[in-house]
Amino acid sequence: MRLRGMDDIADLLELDAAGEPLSGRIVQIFQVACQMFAQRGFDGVSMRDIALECGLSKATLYHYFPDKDSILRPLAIGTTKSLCLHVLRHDRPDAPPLERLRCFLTETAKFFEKFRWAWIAASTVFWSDPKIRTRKERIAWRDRYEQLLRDILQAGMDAGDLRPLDVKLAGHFVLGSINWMPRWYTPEGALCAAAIADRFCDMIIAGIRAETPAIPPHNLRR
Amino acid sequence: MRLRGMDDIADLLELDAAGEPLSGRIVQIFQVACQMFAQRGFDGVSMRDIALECGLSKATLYHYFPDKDSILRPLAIGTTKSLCLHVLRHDRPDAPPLERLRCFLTETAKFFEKFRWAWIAASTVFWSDPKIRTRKERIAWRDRYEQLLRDILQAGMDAGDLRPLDVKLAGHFVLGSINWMPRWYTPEGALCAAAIADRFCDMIIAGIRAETPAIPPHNLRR
DNA sequence: CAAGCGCCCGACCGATCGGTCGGTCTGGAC
DNA sequence: GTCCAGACCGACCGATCGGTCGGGCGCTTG
Repeated sequence: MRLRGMDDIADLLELDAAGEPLSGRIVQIFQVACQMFAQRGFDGVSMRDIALECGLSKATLYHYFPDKDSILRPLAIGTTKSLCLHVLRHDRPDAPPLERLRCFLTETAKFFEKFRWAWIAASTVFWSDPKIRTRKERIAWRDRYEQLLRDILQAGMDAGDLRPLDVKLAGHFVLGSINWMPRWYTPEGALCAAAIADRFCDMIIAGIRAETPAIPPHNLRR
Repeated sequence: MRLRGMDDIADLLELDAAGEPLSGRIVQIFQVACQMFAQRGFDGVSMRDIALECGLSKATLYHYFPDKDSILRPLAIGTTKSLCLHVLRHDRPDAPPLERLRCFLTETAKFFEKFRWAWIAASTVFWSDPKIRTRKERIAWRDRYEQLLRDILQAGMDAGDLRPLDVKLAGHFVLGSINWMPRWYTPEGALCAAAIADRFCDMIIAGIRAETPAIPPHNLRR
């Protein structure tokens, strides 16, 4: 197993949820496939490639997975679902909306950093192949994730913390900044993902204009 | 030729630049391939598919293009290059930086709207297959495009219109919002792409916070 | 010992891929 | 009429795709 930078994918996929012994091979195959899908796309990676990278024969690969989609599906669904649950778990609906917004962004960034390859693989695959392959369940989780953001923005408007906004449009705006991160982020950079999300949140809330009084940063951060 | 929503791709690819007669077939093939690549990814579309959609045989397709990459390459490079040139053409370096920023965003959105399929195809292909396939030239144009944005932001800081920023980080932030648009935008929506970019620019400059005095919108717009 | 089982493999399958080849048809130049 | 070039096609190629099959190795259980 010669891949790095991939944290416990078993957690992501909830493989140990059923209490099974959790074969190391399965985890390894998921890890390998995940990174390869992220780097070369689903159609750009053959089962031979995955088997070779795992040090297995293709036939053995099929001993663990009935077909290729069985590797992709848990990755795609699991990533989206886990992100949504992760963010929901950290959200405190009674907290100040601006604080909730910051939490939403930083937790999204942390999740992305932890499961970087899975995230990239999931989003790459999602847009390049809009066929059946699972869409419905993924979209449901994605919608719930986006709805949380819109709820937070709406709460901010209701509380008077945010000026009147088109919530959907503002939501797309906020998500765009954070969703684009995987395209340019490298772990070697000076800032970690959460720190970047923090800066982004500053810019989202207060803008980048000079006349805008700078926010005293620390009364907003956790 | 039964595709719609695709404006003159010949312009995008500068096919008529050399004054050639410009075979209609070539334009048609580019159009068809472009939309199919955008919707199903490069590897998800076979030469048979393209030929069928064009009402041609595969052999005839190869009469016009020596290989599959010869269809993709002009699309990928041409889109990136044209976007960069388009934005550069509309930029007025002596204008107020905030106005330049708005122009940068709206012109990018207009370009995206006009060449929607080409844009989606180019970006989809770019990230799903990081192999040789052209990267260098595309990246050069992309870098130049991003550099213009950073120059504008720097000019804004120098002029005192923007507060001190990490230019690269702010650039990623701005680009994220606009680059994410193709993922959710549909021409059927209430707002055109340029109008959306305009709203995004408001949020980028002034933020979404209520305490921020709302910008009188029309003294910033062209 | 034998039986059973998880793990693993080489060899193979039909389908499809990108790409090639020889040849047909048509319309204009001469 | 002859010739030629460009548009077009059916048939085919080797390679590779996702997936299958029968069997071998090694360990536990009786």
